[in-house]
Amino acid sequence: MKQKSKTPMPPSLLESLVGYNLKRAYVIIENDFRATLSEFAMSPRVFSALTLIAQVPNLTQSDLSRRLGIERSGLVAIVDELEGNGYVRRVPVPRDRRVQALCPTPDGLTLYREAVRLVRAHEDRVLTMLGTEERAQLIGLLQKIRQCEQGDTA
Amino acid sequence: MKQKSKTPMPPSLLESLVGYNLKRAYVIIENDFRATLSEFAMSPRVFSALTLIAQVPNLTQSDLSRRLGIERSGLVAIVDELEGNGYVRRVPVPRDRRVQALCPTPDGLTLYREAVRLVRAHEDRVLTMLGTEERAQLIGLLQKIRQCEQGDTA
DNA sequence: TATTGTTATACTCTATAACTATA
DNA sequence: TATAGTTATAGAGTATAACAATA
Repeated sequence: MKQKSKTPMPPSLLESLVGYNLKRAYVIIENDFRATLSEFAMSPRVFSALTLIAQVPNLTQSDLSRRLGIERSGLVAIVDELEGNGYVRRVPVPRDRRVQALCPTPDGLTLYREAVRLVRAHEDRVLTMLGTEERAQLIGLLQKIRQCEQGDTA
Repeated sequence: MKQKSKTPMPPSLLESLVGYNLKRAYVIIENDFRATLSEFAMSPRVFSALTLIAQVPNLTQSDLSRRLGIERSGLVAIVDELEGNGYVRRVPVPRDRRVQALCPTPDGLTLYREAVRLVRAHEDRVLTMLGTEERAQLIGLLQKIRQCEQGDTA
């Protein structure tokens, strides 16, 4: 049961790859995120969707899928879940009868505000080892990587 | 078909979250990684496994699962794939007959060296907008996040 | 009892393709 | 023709639980 003290931790090639470090760091944060929002049974992607629906008026599903960088088909289940729990409504748009605007309900806005509080606390918890400046630096570097993806920024 | 120039890109809460930026950046890099290694039909996790098998002599599956941060059960398919393609062998260990050491074949080492070349080129390509210093900075920040995970470092 | 490798199983996330109703 | 929403489907990736062989 002894910790193997033999191998002096060879700095594997993996440790020098941004992709590998990105993945491992994200897994840690994702797990804590899920634990944090487990009381609401809300996954990261549902939280992201609710956030944009709460912030952007008259968002459509196509808008949302572009902003989140996922396919329209994948959004159906997400919106179904939010609508099924009474947090979002699909509202017909007179101008274009193909489209349905996504509108938060009062319950949805309440949930959103509470979830944001928890998520902010979660980030503080899981990023304790980074100072305020370092967190801003990290976000800046990640957004530079994201810039190579065209307009679907939000 | 006009680009909606109306919404002046509201800086959504999402953009201020490390977790969200991490995820979006990882998706970009992962996609390019897969495209890069598509000629070898090698997924990121298989590349990671092959890397450690090539670098660490007499690695066992339990060792490997700890280093990669995944379950032992999940490793079976990965090693099956590598062994099925002739890149890795499961070698019985006389000391402990429960254990099988994972040994790269000559073909496995050749593939590994070629894959490393491609992966290095891939990282250069997908991180063009980051200077050498910034890349090191990014890796440093990500590893700080990873430090809260105990010993399964490699 | 504990550990190694393994199987069976299920769940999440995501993508592709095809359909419908509108435009 | 093209777009919005939808369905069906399939494929990764991962986790849990249980098992046999071995320690």
